[in-house]
Amino acid sequence: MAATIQDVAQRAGVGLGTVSRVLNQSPLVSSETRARVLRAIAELNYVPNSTARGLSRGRTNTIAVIVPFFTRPAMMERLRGVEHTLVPTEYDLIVYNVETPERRDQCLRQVPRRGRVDGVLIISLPPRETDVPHLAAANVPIVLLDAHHPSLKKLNRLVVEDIKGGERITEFLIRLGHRRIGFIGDAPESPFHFTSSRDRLRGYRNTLQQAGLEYRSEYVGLAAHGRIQARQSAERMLRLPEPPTAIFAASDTEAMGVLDAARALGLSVPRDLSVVGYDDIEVAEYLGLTTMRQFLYDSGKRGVERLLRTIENPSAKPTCEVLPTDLIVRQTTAAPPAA
Amino acid sequence: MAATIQDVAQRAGVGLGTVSRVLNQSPLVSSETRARVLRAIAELNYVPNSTARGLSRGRTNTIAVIVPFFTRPAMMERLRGVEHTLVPTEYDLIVYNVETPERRDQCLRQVPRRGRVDGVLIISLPPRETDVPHLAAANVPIVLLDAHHPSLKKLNRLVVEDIKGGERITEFLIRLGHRRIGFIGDAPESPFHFTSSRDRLRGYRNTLQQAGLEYRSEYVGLAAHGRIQARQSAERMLRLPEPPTAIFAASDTEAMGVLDAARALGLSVPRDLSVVGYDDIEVAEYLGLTTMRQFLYDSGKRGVERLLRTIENPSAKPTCEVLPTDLIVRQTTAAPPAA
DNA sequence: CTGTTAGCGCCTTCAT
DNA sequence: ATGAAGGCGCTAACAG
Repeated sequence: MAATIQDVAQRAGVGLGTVSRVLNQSPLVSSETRARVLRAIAELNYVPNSTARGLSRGRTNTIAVIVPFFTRPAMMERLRGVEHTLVPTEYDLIVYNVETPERRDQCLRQVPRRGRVDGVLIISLPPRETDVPHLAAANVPIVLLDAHHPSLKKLNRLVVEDIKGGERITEFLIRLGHRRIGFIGDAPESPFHFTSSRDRLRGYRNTLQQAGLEYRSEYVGLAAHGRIQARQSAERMLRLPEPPTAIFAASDTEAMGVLDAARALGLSVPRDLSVVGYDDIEVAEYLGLTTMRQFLYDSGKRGVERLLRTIENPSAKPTCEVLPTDLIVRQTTAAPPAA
Repeated sequence: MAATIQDVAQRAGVGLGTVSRVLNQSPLVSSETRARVLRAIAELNYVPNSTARGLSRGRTNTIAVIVPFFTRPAMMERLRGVEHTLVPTEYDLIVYNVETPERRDQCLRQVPRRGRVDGVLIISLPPRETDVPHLAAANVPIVLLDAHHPSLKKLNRLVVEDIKGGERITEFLIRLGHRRIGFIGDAPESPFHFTSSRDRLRGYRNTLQQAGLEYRSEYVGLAAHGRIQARQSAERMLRLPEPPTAIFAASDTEAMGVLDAARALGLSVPRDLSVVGYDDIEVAEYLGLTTMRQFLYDSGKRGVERLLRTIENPSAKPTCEVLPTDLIVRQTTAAPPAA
């Protein structure tokens, strides 16, 4: 069996309270006693049991992140930000990956309430009406990253301005001279109610309207999220009698599908077709993809920072931070062909 | 404050032992009492505190995975396998990502001994001599996946046959008719002592020798792991007066760099250059890359399965499983140009 | 079947 | 500065 604090105390010839004090850097121990205790600890190869410590202190030194499809590049980059920020702290990270609606519900309801973690970071999973009471009743801090709900104003939130981002991209393409602009994004039927693709589409529509450009449903391709699906949508769109001269994809992954489609159809980018993505995941720079940078790594980092701060100061009033975005113009966009 | 088992007991008018029995599906509760308890639980919105439960039962229902550079595609796919396998179980997953030697040492030494997790899966991090006593003294099961050490035969291991894999790829290229074969892999100076690239290179050398082909150091490009670095190595190699007609990359990521280099130099693949990768990460199929499939997802899955089995039956004797590989021939390999 | 009690390992007063 | 004792919330063994 592993040594306990008792064993250490005995071996050092002190009370177990003293060992605890040494463990917790209390100044109330003579340096002589401390040395003796430390020696006993070393000799016994003692490591404190963190479960017991957690129970006693009422903290677990663990935080949870609930994230959908954590293998997707954008999620990974956020996770990286989360993980890196946690390394220099005392906190361990439990990852709850969500790929089904059941798992989503279970995580959202139970994780914040099991006393298992000191705080929860929820990424890109908008709480549903029925989750609200559970989240509101949580006894640990919660931070919502890229996920909001009107009745949860009491939670810390980091919001992504997707509508505005969609508008800016569309404006950018119009300014380049494009009039026939396609949009490729996620099907809205997802049971997770992701908002990003939907909101970027809204921005697209807003700007079209403002610019007096017709909204054409054949220029909008919505399918399951993925490079392959995006490629298919794009091929269909590009085979239209009057194809778009630019395509705005709701994510870089989907933009890659569009690039694939262009290549398959022998279209040169950006000469024949302009392509814009969203997120600025790692490969985007490598591919020279024009895209809306989201500072994904930073958003994860800020999310945990906010969480840790709230854990340390639970009474602080909730904040709502708007995450920055930045249009990165690279080599996949240009004026439309002379026609 | 959150409700405790006491509150539930009181509200249901029973002893707390009974509540515990209900919680733990004990059959020794009358269905009537059970119903009353369940109602009290629902009314109080009670969720058991898992720290307390863990302390009492001596298990945490958590497993740890220690993995280097978890954002790399191959690691991600293993992690997916791990995560998916854990979902239907009661176990939560703590991820320890390793990106520095210090972190590596700290994780390898402490994680298995803090009573924080019920088992540890170590991926691709070969223990060093100084880690051995710590791992051997662990009080929880440990599974080594793609990481071995001669003195740790008492641990469960899943091994990847990298040398043989390197041999098979090289044989395959020779059989296609190639005589000038390059190798692109990781620099051996990594402080993590990763073995995969090194062993694949060994396999490459073995086969060259057996085939009576000269080993040419200018045909071996080792650099920091990454697509960009691989691309640079490949460009250098392909600009040689007598360039290789085939390149074997130690990973698919590096193979992608080789493909980039070929495109940049105007070489057609596989007409002018054959390229083989290793791992069969998700994009490999999409790119039509010939590669050595590693069943990454499965390896993660098997790793946890072995771990869970050992947790449930600690006395079972350690196993050593050899993971399968499979050469997947796609569209980046062909006979060399007629010369 | 059910209530009671003794820990699980540690932290934190409270005396001393 | 230090030892002793109570308690964190739960499980499991023990009476009944």
